[in-house]
Amino acid sequence: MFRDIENLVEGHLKSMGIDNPEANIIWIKDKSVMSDATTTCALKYAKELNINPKILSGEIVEILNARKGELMVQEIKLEGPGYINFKFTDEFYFKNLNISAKNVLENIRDKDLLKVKDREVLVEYTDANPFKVFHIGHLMDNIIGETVANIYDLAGANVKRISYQGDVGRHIAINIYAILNNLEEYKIIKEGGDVKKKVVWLGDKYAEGFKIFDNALHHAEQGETLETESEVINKVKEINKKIYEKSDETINEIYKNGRAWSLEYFDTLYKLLGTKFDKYIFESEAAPIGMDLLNKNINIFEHSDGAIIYDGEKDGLHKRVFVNSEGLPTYEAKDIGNMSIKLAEYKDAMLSIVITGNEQKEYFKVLYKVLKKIFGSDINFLHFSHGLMRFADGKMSSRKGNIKAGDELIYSIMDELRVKFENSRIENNEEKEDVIEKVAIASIKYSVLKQAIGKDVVFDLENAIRIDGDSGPYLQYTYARICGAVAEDISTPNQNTDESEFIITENSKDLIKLILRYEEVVGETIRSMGPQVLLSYLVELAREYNSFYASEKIRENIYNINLSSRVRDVLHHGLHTLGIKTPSRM
RNA sequence: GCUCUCGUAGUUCAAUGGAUAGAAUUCAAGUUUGCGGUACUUGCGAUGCAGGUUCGAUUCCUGCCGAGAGCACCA
Repeated sequence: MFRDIENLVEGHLKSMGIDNPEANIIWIKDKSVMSDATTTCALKYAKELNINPKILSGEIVEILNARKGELMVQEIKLEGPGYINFKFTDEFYFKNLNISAKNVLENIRDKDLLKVKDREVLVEYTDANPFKVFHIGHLMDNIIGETVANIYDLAGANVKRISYQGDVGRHIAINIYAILNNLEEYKIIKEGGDVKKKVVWLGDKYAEGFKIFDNALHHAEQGETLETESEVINKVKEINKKIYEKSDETINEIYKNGRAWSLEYFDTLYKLLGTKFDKYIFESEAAPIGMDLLNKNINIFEHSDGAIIYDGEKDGLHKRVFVNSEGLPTYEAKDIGNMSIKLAEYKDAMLSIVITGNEQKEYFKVLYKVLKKIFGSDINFLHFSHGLMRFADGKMSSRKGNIKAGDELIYSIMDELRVKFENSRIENNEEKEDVIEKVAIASIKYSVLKQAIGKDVVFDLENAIRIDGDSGPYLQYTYARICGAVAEDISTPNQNTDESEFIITENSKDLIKLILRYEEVVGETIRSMGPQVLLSYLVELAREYNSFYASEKIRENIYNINLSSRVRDVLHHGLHTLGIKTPSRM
C-alpha cells in the first residue's frame, strides 16, 4: 500500500547514485508518536553517500510534499536524526481497508519471497515412527512444520507436505524382540478391535524391550530375562536383519500388523491436528535407494573401521557414519534415499525443508553437505529445528507418571475443557465436542508458536486454557464474539465496501491502523519464518478490538459492523495460517 | 576438552542497527442500566558483567560469568 511513495523515494535515491535502493515504509507502533508510518532509508543511505542524513531526508520530504494530494498523505515530517514520517488522510485508510486479508501477498514485495512463488517447496515434518509412541516431540514437530508449510503457502509456493517414517531399524527389532517374548499376549491383542489399545500395547512392549536391551548394552542389572547380555544383543541384531530380508514368517506377520496399526492411529492424530500429508515416505523404501546412490558416489565417502563414513571434519563439522560395519545403512544413508524419492516425485522442487528437534542441528549440517554434492545445485536445503516442551508444574502428570505421549496431552486438555464447557451456550453435544477439540488444539498450538522456532516451550495447562489474553482460546473467543455481534440477520457486509461504509472516529482509528498493518506483519512473518510475529500481532488486534467493543455498541451502526467483520476476516486468515481453527460459537 | 545455541520485568515471551525496550501473566486499584465479563481501564516492574564499532546497540565484534545441546556404527 506504500508502493507509490516508495517508488518516488527510490527514484530519488537512484538519481543520487544508489544501486537498488530500498525505501521500506513501516507502520509506527509507538502510539506517542503522532505520525502513522516512517522510513529510515535516509539514515541508511546518507552514510553510503557520505552526506548529512538531514539534508538527504529534507530533499526527499520536499519531493514528496509536492505530490501530497495524489499520495493521500496529510503531512510529511522530518523528525529525529532523519526519520521521514507520514500522516495519512482518511481517504488513504478507506482505500486500503478494501484490501482483503486474502490479498495481502499481492502487496508484499521482497525479492527473497518472490523466489518461491509458484515453485515447489517440500516440507518434511512430524516423522513419527511406527511401533513407537507419538511423542510430545512429534506433536511440536507437527505444529511447527504445519505452520512453516502454511507460511510458504502464503508466500505463494506450491507446498508439498511430507512425512518420513522410520519403519525399519533397530528400534523396531527391539520392539519385535519383546513381542516374540510375549506371543500369547500378541495373539489376544491382534483379535481386539480398538486401534488405540493396540498402539498403546506396542508402546509398552517397546519400553519392555528397550529396558532389556539397554541393560544388556551397558552391563546393567538384568531385567526379567534368562538370556545373557550377548544373547539379547545378538537376537536383536538377527531380528533386524530378518526384517530387512523379510525372511521369517512370524516376524513378517508381526511387522506387517504393527506397522499398519501405528499408521492407522497416526492418521487419526493428523486429522485431529489438521494436517494432510501429500506424501508418505518410509525408511524401508529409502534404504535400498540410499545405498545405491551412496555406492554411485562412493568417492565422496571414506572407509573407516569397516564402516563407510563422510568426513565432515574437512568442513569444520563432524564425521558421520553412513553405513555401519555390518553393511547396514544408518539414518544418514537412508536420508539420501529419502531425498532421492522426494525429487523423483517432485522434479521441479527448488527447496527442501526438514523440521526436527534442535539436537539434530549438527547432523543436518553434515547431511546437507553430502546431499548438495549428490543432488547438485538446483535444489536448496533448509533445516528448521525446535526446542523441547517442558511442563510448568507437576499438575501435568497423569496417573502413570509424567505425560510423554502427544495424544495423551491433547486428550487431557480436552478433559479439562469439558468441565469448562458445561455452561456453554452450545447445547448440541456433537458440536460441543467438536469445539472442545478445536479449542484444545488451539491452546497447544498457541503455546508452541508464541515463541520463535528453536526455543524451548513451556506448557502450562492453566495458562493455556484459562488465562485471558495470552492464549489460543482468547483469540478464538474474540473471533466468536465478533461472529455473535455481526449477526447475519443484521447485515452481511459487502466485500467491496467503499468509503461510505467506514467512518473514522476516536475509538476506531487505532483499530483501523492495526488492520492496515496486517500486510506488513504477514511480510515480516514470511521473511523471518516467525509464527510468533503473526501471533503477537493477532493478540494485539484482538485486544484492540475488545477495547473497541467495550467502548462502542457494535450493532448500533453499519460502520461498526463493517469494521468488526474486517477484524473477523483478519483473525480468520491469521489463525488459519497458524493452523488454529475458528469456531463461530464456543 | 572442542563445536553450536541461548541469557530481556517475579514468571512466560516480543523487538529487519532506530524514536520513551513492547505484550501477557502475577500483584494493587477500578469499569457494565449494551451485541458473549473467557471482556475492558489504570498502576508497579527488565536488556547477566566489562569493553569495542556507530550519529544511534537488546541486536554487530571481543573477553568473562551462567544455562542447554551435539561430538561415528542410535534415530
